Amino acid sequence: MRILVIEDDEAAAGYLAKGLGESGYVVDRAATGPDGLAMAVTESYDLIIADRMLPGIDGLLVVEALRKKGDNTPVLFLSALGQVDERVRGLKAGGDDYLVKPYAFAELLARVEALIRRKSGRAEETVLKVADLEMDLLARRVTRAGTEIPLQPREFRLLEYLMRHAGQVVTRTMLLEHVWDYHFDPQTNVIDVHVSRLRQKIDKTFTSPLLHTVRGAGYCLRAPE
Amino acid sequence: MRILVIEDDEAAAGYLAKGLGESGYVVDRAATGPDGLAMAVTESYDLIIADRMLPGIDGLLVVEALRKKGDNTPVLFLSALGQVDERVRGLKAGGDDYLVKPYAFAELLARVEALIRRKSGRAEETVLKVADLEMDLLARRVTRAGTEIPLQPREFRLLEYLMRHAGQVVTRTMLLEHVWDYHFDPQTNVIDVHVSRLRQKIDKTFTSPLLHTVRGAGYCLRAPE
DNA sequence: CCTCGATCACCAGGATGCGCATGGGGGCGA
DNA sequence: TCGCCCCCATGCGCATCCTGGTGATCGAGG
Repeated sequence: MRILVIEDDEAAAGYLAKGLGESGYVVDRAATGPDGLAMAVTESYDLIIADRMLPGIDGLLVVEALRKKGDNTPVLFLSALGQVDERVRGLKAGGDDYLVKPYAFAELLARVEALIRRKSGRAEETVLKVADLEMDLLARRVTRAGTEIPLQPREFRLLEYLMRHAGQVVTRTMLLEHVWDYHFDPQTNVIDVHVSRLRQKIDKTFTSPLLHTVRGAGYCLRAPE
Repeated sequence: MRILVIEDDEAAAGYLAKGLGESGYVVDRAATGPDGLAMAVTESYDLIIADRMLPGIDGLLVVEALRKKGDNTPVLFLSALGQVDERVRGLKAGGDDYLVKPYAFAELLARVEALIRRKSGRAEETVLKVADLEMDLLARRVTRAGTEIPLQPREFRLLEYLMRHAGQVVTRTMLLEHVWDYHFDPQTNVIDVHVSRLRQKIDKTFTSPLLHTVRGAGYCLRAPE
């Protein structure tokens, strides 16, 4: 999988190249709009990541030129908060996406993978759902009955794992393996604490609890009958 | 379990249908790619077996079209093309497995079962059943005649062991070994107590008892005649 | 048929251990 | 440096499990 990064800021470009490289992508870099456009048309990329603000040119123009040539490579825009206008928003429908700086790298990676998968015709599961509890993996948002619930990163991972195994009992060992990446018993009550906190957020203010403890076994996220 | 076979060769398709039918699957057949695609989208199958070489169309295209519609039914490709890159192309296009002709039917059956198991939530051997009593090992839920029965951890282990040995007489020593992990005689009536409790829960409110005591030998969980 | 011994079922009290909540400290990024 | 998030430790409450005792049931032999 090849990715073209068009970004004038050396540090930002390096950061991207390093992170994406570690995730198994081959990354080419261009520092200016014209350079990027030239590389995009001569080489074949699976994805282009472009800054909005490039020396002397708007990143949007690069993409417009590309599209005129019949190139449909998906583009992910990076832009500062003030630069997000309607034109950029609209691109989302056309197979492209945008991300506001500053961003968490994990989120960028999620979107990159989503775009590449979408392009290659794969259906993407981006929203998990259990009863009235919903999790948007791309936006990293969780809502219950329509109201948003802010979660910490670890809480998010925990809930994601529980939702992916909804209806099943999830043991502590499973959680340690997949949420904490521990492959041993930490001999503490880390899990209890986070489950407790998560419960406060997703169950406390609602009538029917979704997160049940199965004594002697683990936990189970289940929709009420 | 329903399987769709997309295969133009009449003999090969018949061979598949016969073999799979004997293994308990319901098999539908399509002779061309378009036919197969139409059947796949209108009906719901647990697995699709597709030939790579179809009249006028590559089986790959059928799968790609299916995936674009958001259909994730697992697909097993059959092909005379044994090259590695062909295999990779098949898997990339959204196929889930690849089998090269000629093949042993036992191998095909093994792969079919693996794919179906994978799709159905990795639920392999998770439900034990004796008469109208059911135990879901993943969800840790027990139901009799549809109504849920809450069990304590030890009661759960006890019932699980009994259900795994349904119809056999289970001695006290066996229970101590496998349910309590005792390798000696505790000289108490722990077992009696728990069997009693379990009986209350699974037999008390029902007409025909399932858990019988075999005097001088042990216990036996058995469905009524 | 009756008696007696052995086995089994059930009940209730008590101790253990599990799970939950809260507050404080340490590490990491801003 | 500051703030945030994560982890750890303590104490509490309660469910769960075991223990001992008593009554019921079964089987065999007189």
